[in-house]
Amino acid sequence: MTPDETCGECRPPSAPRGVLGRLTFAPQCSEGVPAPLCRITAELAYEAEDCVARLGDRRDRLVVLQSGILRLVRSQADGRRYIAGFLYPGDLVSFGERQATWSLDVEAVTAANLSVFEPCHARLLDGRLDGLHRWLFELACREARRAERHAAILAMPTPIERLAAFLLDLEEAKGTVAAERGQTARLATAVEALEIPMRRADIADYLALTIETVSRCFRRLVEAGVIRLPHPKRVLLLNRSALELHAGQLPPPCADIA
Amino acid sequence: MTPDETCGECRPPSAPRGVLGRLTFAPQCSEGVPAPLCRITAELAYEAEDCVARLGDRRDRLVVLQSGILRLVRSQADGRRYIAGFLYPGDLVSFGERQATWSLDVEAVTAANLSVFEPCHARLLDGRLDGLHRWLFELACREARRAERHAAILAMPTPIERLAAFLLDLEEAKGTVAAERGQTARLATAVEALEIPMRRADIADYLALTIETVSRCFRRLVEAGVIRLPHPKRVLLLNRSALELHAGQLPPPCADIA
DNA sequence: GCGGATGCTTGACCCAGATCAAAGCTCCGA
DNA sequence: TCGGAGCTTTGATCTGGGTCAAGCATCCGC
Repeated sequence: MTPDETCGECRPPSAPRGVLGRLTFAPQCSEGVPAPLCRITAELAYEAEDCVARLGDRRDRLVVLQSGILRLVRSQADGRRYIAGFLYPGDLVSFGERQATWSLDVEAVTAANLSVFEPCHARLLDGRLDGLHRWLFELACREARRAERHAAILAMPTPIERLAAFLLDLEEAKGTVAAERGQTARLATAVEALEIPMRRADIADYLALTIETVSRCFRRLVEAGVIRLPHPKRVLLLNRSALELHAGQLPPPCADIA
Repeated sequence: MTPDETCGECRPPSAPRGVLGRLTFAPQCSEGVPAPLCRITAELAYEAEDCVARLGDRRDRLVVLQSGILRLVRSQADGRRYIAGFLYPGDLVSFGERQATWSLDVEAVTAANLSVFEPCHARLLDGRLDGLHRWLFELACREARRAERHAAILAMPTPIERLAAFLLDLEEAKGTVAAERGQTARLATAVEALEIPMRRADIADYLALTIETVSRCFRRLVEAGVIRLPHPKRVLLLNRSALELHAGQLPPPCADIA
């Protein structure tokens, strides 16, 4: 199917086009919605405060918010709540990635209507996206995840949590690189010094703290026996689970796109 | 070109593959890098603290970070600095979108090497991505922008700034919807009540504040004559430029992906 | 090895935002 | 119209992180 085709089951183009129009189409497809997306399998209506999707639910369908407002909620173990964002009419609720699941709850702020474009997208992603296109798409998704995780770190109320999350990210970045180079991926048993390549000012500006607070938090983690700091630019993660406990409110490093 | 093709100018596959391997390829292309990406036009080397790109520079090439660490820096008018993220080996520095420019500065934290895959990608995005693929790609980019903007809001030090940014976002979301429905897009001259559909608790959890602080900030904005609050769920933006001044540290709503 | 520059740490103080508590609205059903 | 539940606002207090200032490592050139 090319963008110009229309499928037999299309709804009148005016209905979905108005909302999809929030997205900036390239000239050649601004005339109408891509054909596969005209095929609306279902329209869902929710009342205010309804739950649209829960953590763990499948999100393998392409879903567009037609009207109303949704919120993306991450409920935390200690009862705290973090709202990753609001969705407004025209926003995409779900990409339709195969085997994806929700990493947070989706709730209706107001009454809302959703359109579900069911089978097309999964087929498209698998069958029509070749390696390069898929690669580009995944890159964009990865950027989204990076930014989402940064937002989650910044939403943490205490500087210790933010620093702990940062250290775990640093370790993960290093681990990925090491694994690629074919180095033996040693596990937590062997505690290895982790290099901190950036200055305190960089860390502070990333975590929205001051360098003094960053420094004090390093000390507090040392005093708690969670890390060792043999040198300002080298850290040993002695107690990884304690660090993860501090950073526990984080979404997983490869969480779904919110 | 299909992913299986190799172009004549390819480097030995081992060199780029190691780094590109951080990305999760689909099975059919995990055997090697997509052919267009084998064609390395340039390799750039930077020293620590070097500037890799400045705000406004073109970013229309596909660039991968091969080694070293970069930081994405947004320098603000008042001298404050906000780091939107760090890039580690294997990360993509630039997507190669046509006519894109940097919305922040990119600096080397450590010595770094970059590979530039020049002409292929722009051609691909324009010529090979049909409407649907482009649409999906743009959706993913939009998610990234949303999350990046959220992170920037959360990085603001004062609650007033965050609330101001939130109100502007709310207005923009409403404006977009109104424009779509074909309503006359009235400008700032006519001050119209903006509905606040979510509760204070939702706003608080989105801005990482308490409901009390959100409430107090509303009052402060009212006392400063910036807004009117005829009703808890309705706001009038009396002085839009003052609001923008408060939220001035924000990246533009449609900023490039960091 | 010395000395200066830079960046890191520590201390003292202060204020902004969290917390706790209570009073006011708004909405909705009776 | 009344009453009550839920949400919002306001007040009083306290704590933690920002700010300012000084001392302390580390690095690097000489």
